Amino acid sequence: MKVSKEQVAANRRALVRAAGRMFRERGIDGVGVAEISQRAGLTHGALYAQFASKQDLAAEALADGLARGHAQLTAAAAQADAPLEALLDFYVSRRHRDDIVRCCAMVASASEIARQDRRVSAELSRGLERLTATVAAALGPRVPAKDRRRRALAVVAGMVGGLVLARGTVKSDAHLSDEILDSVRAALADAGGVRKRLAGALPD
Amino acid sequence: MKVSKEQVAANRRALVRAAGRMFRERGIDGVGVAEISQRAGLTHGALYAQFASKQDLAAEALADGLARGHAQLTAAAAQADAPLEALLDFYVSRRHRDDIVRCCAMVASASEIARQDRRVSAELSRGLERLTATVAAALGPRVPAKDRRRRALAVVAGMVGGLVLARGTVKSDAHLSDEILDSVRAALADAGGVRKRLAGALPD
DNA sequence: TGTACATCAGTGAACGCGCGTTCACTGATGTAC
DNA sequence: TGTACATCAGTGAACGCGCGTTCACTGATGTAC
Repeated sequence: MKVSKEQVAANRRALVRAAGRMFRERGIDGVGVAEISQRAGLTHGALYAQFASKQDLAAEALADGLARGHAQLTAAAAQADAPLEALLDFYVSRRHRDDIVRCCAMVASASEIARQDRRVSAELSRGLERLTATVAAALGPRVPAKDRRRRALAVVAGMVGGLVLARGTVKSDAHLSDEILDSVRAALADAGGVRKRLAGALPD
Repeated sequence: MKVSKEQVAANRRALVRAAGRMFRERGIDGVGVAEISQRAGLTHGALYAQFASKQDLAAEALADGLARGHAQLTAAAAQADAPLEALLDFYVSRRHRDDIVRCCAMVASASEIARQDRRVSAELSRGLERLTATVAAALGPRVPAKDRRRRALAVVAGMVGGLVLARGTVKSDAHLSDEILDSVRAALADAGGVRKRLAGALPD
């Protein structure tokens, strides 16, 4: 049965969202196309009418997840006095670590993305560029413009690595997991304010 | 047919090594017990004589992989004048990024570990403590002893996050991937020498 | 505006295949005498 | 030291199940007249 253009678009969105949630929760290899389709209220045949393959769906689900995550992050840090600190408080947090479904896809799918095809990798690159730009802007005027991108890339690496390790250790050692988050948050906050921090510690 | 104690131990080692390699290369969900056993020169029945489940094998394979990786890292940084720099040159490098099989298991299995059971998580915690201690020692006398562990945890997070992101982006944007490695290496090297670096830039 | 019909998103059965785990059996090892 | 035998690592068939993908078919949509 043919379906209205609006319904087609809505179905596609439902497939992408369901896939994103489930991939983040259980891994790309951990979820089948049948279950994704069912969760979106469709059959797996419908999925193949919209996407060429599971890889194709994975790339679009990653793009969607990264875009949604980035919107939440920027909203959280929008009108903060200290944008870098606000951003880190949002990202490098227990709440983020324990939110299995809405977790940043860079963290939830970190190691799996390297095993997917070029389209999936391309979506990570796009999402990473966007996040890096946001962090670079949040670094603020204390960091010289020419250093901002490099510094932002390092901060993003620390954010992602910190979350990944906190998630991996929390089941066996919740104290270590918390310690990782606290240490990473503190160290990265310094990245935007090394001079300020030292200004108080050293003779000016 | 019963087998000598030495053979039993050798078979177990072969299973653990094969599993480690394959899990790092293709993911834990991406490899079956039949293929692991075959690669170790055995049948899947033999695997179940040694391990209670695939999870059990995964935990031991992770422990083995982390121990081997750590041995390589410490060997590489052993008699260096600047241990932190040597350690970072070894870990945050193109060679490490592109070595699919011998890659650090924290990077290769980063996001998957969070989905395994407590035993797997416990092995990550153990390996992370060991790596953190090594990094803390490499930070050297410039960092006060009381700050060393926190600083080391942040450095490890940056190392792991940098590698994970470099691996995820390299298929679609090799330049960005290289940029991540260079930025992270430079930023983390500073972690052991903020004072030294600023000492040249600021009036002493 | 009303009618005839081509389009194509979605259905559901079917494909071959590999998954993790169990289990009755085998036979060399290693122990007890 | 030599022999009898219990042990148990390893074999390979079998279990039910879900995997990704294909395809002939359906029937409401949306277009052409």
